[in-house]
Amino acid sequence: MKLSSPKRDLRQRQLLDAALRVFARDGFDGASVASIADEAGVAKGSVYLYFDSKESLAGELVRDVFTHNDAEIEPSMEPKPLERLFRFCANQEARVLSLGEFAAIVLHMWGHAGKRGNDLIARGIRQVASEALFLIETLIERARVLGELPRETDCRLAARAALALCYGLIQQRVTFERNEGQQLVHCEDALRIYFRGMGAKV
Amino acid sequence: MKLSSPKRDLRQRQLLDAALRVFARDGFDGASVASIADEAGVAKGSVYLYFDSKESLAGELVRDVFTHNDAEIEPSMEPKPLERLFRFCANQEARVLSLGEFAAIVLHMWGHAGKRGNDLIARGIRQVASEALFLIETLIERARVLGELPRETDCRLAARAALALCYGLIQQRVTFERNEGQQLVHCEDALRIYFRGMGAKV
Amino acid sequence: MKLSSPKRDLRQRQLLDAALRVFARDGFDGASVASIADEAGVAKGSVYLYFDSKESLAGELVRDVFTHNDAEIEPSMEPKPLERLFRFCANQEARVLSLGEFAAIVLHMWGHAGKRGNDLIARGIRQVASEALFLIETLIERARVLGELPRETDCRLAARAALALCYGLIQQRVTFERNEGQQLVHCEDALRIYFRGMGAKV
Amino acid sequence: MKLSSPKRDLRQRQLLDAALRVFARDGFDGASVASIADEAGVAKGSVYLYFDSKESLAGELVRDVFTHNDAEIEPSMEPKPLERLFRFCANQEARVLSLGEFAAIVLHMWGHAGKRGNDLIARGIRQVASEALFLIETLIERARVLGELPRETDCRLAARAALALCYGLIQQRVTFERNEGQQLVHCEDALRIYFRGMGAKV
DNA sequence: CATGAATGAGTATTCATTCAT
DNA sequence: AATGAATGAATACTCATTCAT
Repeated sequence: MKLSSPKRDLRQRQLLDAALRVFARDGFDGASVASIADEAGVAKGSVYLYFDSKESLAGELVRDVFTHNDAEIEPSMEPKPLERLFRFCANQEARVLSLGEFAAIVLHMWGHAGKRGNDLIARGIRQVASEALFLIETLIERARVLGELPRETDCRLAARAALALCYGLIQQRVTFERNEGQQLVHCEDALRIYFRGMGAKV
Repeated sequence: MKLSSPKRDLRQRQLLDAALRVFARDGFDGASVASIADEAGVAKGSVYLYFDSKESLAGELVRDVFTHNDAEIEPSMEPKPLERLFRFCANQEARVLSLGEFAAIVLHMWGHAGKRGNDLIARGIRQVASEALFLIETLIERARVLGELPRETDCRLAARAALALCYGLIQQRVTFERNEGQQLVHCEDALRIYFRGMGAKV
Repeated sequence: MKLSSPKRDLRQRQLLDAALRVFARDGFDGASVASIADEAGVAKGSVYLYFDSKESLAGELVRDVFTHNDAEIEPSMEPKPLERLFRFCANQEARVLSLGEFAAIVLHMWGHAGKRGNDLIARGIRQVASEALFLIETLIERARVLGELPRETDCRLAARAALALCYGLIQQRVTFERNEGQQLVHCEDALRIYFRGMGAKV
Repeated sequence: MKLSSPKRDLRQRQLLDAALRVFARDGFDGASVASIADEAGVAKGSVYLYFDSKESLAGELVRDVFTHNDAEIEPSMEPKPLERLFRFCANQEARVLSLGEFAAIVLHMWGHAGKRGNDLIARGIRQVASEALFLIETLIERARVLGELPRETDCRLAARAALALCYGLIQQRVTFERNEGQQLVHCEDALRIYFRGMGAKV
């Protein structure tokens, strides 16, 4: 972890962007440091001026990809918690969509999260997912208290299902809709249907 | 691909089982042919008597993992298509659960599906998912025709959401519930809620 | 550390011999595994079939170079301990001389022994020297008891001086007499003079 | 080699001192230019303002370590040549001892002297040793002429043995007595014994 | 069939050296 | 003079694959 400066940060971003592209194309294991350096237009050795190792670079990238909307992760005291929830999930979806043809990186990340190994990638992605789950559960609990959901709602399970729907749709998009301009399921729409099924008026 | 014989098939199965364990533990890239051979109790070179390459072995494994209930994949003329759909998804879930501590393999597979490269793994997993999607859509269409779902239902989108829910829950399980004995969302329950939200009586 | 077999041992010897030549030429750090493999006429990767690492190979080599006369290291109950001592040192000298133009390896080894690092090379060489020192001291002590040396002789110091003379001459040989056919000091002659100076009749 | 000025010389000394410590710790190959610069408290690039290369720095260091008492190296017309010899060797010993925990550097140097390669280190150390040998031989020859040693003394061989004893003791010290407060053989004492063995009254 | 020794291309990482600031 | 970012060659080690036995 080296110190920062305007110039440093710029270079680091260059490298993270290049890494995003290369990791998305080749996967975390398939990508070589050389190819990332190439993609960024710097020499192989220069990568190590900005990151301690390939793994550390990948770890930073994970945070970078999922933390664009960290600011919103606070379960603010908003009067309509379910709307807040929909927005959060839509944001997650939008973030991935914004990666365009490089969205495949999230699948690689989730794949790594399954590794027994406790590398930076796996830990990072698991933490991101945990935080999302916690936020969603909190919001659902609030909705239940406000009477928007039945008393007997199991908030934890509901949160799991909601996140599953969100991530499942993202996964599907990446797996199938790379090229074709097919019609898409929007995360928000699906979630509304789901919560309607639970008894909410949304 | 070599021809088959009772003995061959046995050996192949041994290797596929070993590969499942090793790939689940180390990922497709992290696993070495040597470790698979070790796990199966055969010599390194012997792997190549049964599979053309590491990639081909992995490709076979993909089919093997997801096609245990291929027999059921026919959208038979069953009177209750939604129940059939729930059963299908529950089967997918059960299949993964049956892998126990090796379930992580499905995350690795999905991760690979994102690779630009058209390797056997990616193609295999995409095909499996396509088939599932097609079956689900067919069943939903039937349900719509039978009046179990509103006329205006967009069957394609509904199918996508359903599969997303199913796969998303599987992913979540693998990512989070490795150690903890937490309560689980059952795929079938979540789907019922979802379809209820769409107007079905389930 | 892999198991042995006649063929294995042969190959290992090939590699140790090649390593001796290359290490002698380039030093332990300057030598690359590739060059050793080349010298031995095998592929780079094959080195690792016989040794766990470059360091382990070097460690084996250290033992190999200095352990040719291990059989003699027992301070046998011989009636003339000082003669025994001279023979031991002459053997050490002869062993190094037998390395011919590759004798420089012992200087590299001694150099490594000075490294703070506790690698296999350093530990190996220090152990070898310790054993030699112990043997010499034992023999001198015996000589003192037999009256071949004055009562007040400090055996430990005498042993140190004897080994220093032996090793110092070896070092000198390697440093200077590589090419020229100069006249040489024989270890045994010098030791006789030294012990004569201590009061022995030798 | 750059020209000198008071400021330059100061910086150079700083760097040489730092290099001594780092080389002693890590060996010539194990030490990086960066670590030397760090140790000296200057930037990596600055090293090259004072030395042409890492090798050249190391070469300078060799001279620096062994030439502290160059002033005394003149075989002056002293009446007691053997005492002069003892003093010279004791000085060599003292110089190394004065390096304290960094004395290991001399082993690294001697190690390098064995390299086939004719780098500055090897040449430097060989030259230093040659000069010492020449001085010692001259003194012994004088002693023989003065009747302090038998007529038939082979001065060249005697000189070799003397230097071997001196260097051998230094090597032993570094190899063994790093931690332990063991009793030490003093070079001068050992030399007296040796020359006594040759027939001198010392 | 089965083995495992042999191969050599491929990978992450280090480091001496240069040079623009 | 002094810096430290940038370079790219070099290196230890891994591993899929082949093939002689």
